[in-house]
Amino acid sequence: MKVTIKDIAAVAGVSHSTVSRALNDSPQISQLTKDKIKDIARTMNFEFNAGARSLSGRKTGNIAVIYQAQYDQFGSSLYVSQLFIELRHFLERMEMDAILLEAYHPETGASNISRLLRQQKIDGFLIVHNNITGKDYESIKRSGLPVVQLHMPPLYCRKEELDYFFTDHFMGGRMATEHLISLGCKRILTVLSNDFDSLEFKERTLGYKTALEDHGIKYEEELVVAVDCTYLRGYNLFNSIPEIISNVDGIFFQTDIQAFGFLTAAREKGIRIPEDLKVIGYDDAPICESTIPPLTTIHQPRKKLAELACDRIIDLVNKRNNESRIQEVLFPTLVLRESS
Amino acid sequence: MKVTIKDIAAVAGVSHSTVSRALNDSPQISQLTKDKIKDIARTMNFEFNAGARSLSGRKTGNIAVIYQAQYDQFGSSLYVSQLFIELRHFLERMEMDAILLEAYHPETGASNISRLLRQQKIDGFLIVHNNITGKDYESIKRSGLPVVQLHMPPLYCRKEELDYFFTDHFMGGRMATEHLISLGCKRILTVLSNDFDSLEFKERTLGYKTALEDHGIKYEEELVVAVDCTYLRGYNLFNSIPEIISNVDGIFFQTDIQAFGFLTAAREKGIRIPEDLKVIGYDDAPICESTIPPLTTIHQPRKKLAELACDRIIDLVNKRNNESRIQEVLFPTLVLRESS
DNA sequence: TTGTAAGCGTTATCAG
DNA sequence: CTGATAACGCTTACAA
Repeated sequence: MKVTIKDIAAVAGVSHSTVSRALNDSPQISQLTKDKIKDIARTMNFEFNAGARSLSGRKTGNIAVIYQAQYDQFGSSLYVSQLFIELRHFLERMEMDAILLEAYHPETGASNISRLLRQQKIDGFLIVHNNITGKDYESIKRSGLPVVQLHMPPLYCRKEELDYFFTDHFMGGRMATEHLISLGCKRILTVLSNDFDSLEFKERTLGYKTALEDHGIKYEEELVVAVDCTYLRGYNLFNSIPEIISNVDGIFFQTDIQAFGFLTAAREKGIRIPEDLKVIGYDDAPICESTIPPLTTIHQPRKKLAELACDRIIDLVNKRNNESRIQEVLFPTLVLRESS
Repeated sequence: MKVTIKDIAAVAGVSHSTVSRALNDSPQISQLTKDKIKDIARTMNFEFNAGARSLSGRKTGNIAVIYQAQYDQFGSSLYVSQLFIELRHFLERMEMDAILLEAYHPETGASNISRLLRQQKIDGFLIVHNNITGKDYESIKRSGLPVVQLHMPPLYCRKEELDYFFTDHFMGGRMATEHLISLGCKRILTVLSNDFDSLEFKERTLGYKTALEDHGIKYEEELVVAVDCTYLRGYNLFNSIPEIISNVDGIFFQTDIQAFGFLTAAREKGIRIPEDLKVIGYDDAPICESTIPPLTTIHQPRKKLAELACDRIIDLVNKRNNESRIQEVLFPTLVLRESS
């Protein structure tokens, strides 16, 4: 049933080691035999046995994608699930499989990272999770397996030690705010999410402040408001902070969904967007095209991020260019729609 | 660095086969030695080498979860991504890893199912995808690996041959409609999605018809409307089918997001929900609690589904109770909120 | 109840 | 350039 290199060797009239070498493109095999063997392998529908391959010291063909499941449907969670689709696409292109899992066992709290390491099930890690223990980073380093950190800096590992690809949340916050300023806004509210312990909102808020300063606009503490990352909280802003809302001419929402709720409420109140008040969101969720008016927002380059991360982890797995770390912070982009 | 059964054998003063047997709970090992060996294994932080284990004929510890990536954020896609979180949780509990992937290579179209089979990378399949070729089902059957089909019946395999767990979309549609009828609705519109080729909307619509018939309400073709599964389409219903909307007293939306858009538009038009018009959705997406008013909907028992499917695939992998198929269709439940 | 030895499919070393 | 052969870590007859 299952075809092995021995079967191919029999058909080709060579030894199984020749087949192994040929299929692995060893330079010590003549092009002729290579072609012949590869041809036979193809017609016999051969694939390397993953277990055998990994046992004899080569690769498993699996990359662990460590992430943090969150049950919200917007914000980080939606973004991460979209990012994952991209990641898997790039890995698949290389015939690698993604083992997607959380860092810690939901009941025992045992580290899945350390388990995978000991089981030798994978060739490397893509980490989309900022809350991995220092101990786990240590284990990974000891194992010699490559890691690429994505999206956000780790809390318990010096980021200088890792290969990483992040997006620049500071710049995103700054761009969003500058965009509003460029449109003439003088008093800008920013609404962030209090759902996550992640640093991204801090960064975005810092960008907001910087943009204000750069344009000589006074920073006012009351113009930074943190609420749940939900539609309803955005919608209810008119009730929760009425006096603030009525005295600003621009709002930078740090998640699209909050902006979405707000837009709806504004329409009901007869506030014209963008004439009376300009609004910008963050993330470029699919819903942005659907809001009324369509939402100007900040797009994070997740496709690019996924591509870079996958290319990099595959290089590292294959020990190419692995003398030094590659660390890149990608800029987000402004997506102009009609709310600003 | 890596600890193997030989290392444990050395410490325990037994042979490595005894260690293997003990850790695999073989009945031919005395409890005493078992305990001793397990203890040593634990303190040495031992895990079986996955490659070796799979090579020598035992299991890989991997389950392939085959799904269909869709880029929409609601409807099937959101449901599936939430289902997947549940699946992974149950698998993780058994120390199994999930390899999540699409059925076919995005570029070459090659079957990932057949590749995984030939690579012998996995112990079984969870399929959340109704569009797998008959050829692939054939290959799986020949391989002897177990399959559990989830969520929806396969298009190219007789479902009688599979273990499966579905939710009853017919019943869901019927329940939703009966709920509206029980509240006094006489003319009920149903809005479905035209995004997918899936059968679920057909089923729901059938349930809708049956409920009408059961209560002596005439079925009218014009009261079944298919639009994109988006917020905006729901919102624009007042423009796209004004005369229909103004002549119904209840609407059964087959996706929550469409209902969501509609609720917003209704509020703007001054139509009171549920006084003037009763509305029910489908899926119980997180957003339902956030809409104004909160959306009555049909909840699909995805947690239960995930649990049953994982328990079953693990039984099958371990060759327990595998003489006959287990096939179950779970009922959805009505979630009462304020839109009806 | 336990140990010995063969074998799983691959890669790597060493000869030729 | 190619072929034997050992080795990877585990399971499993077969022996004791």
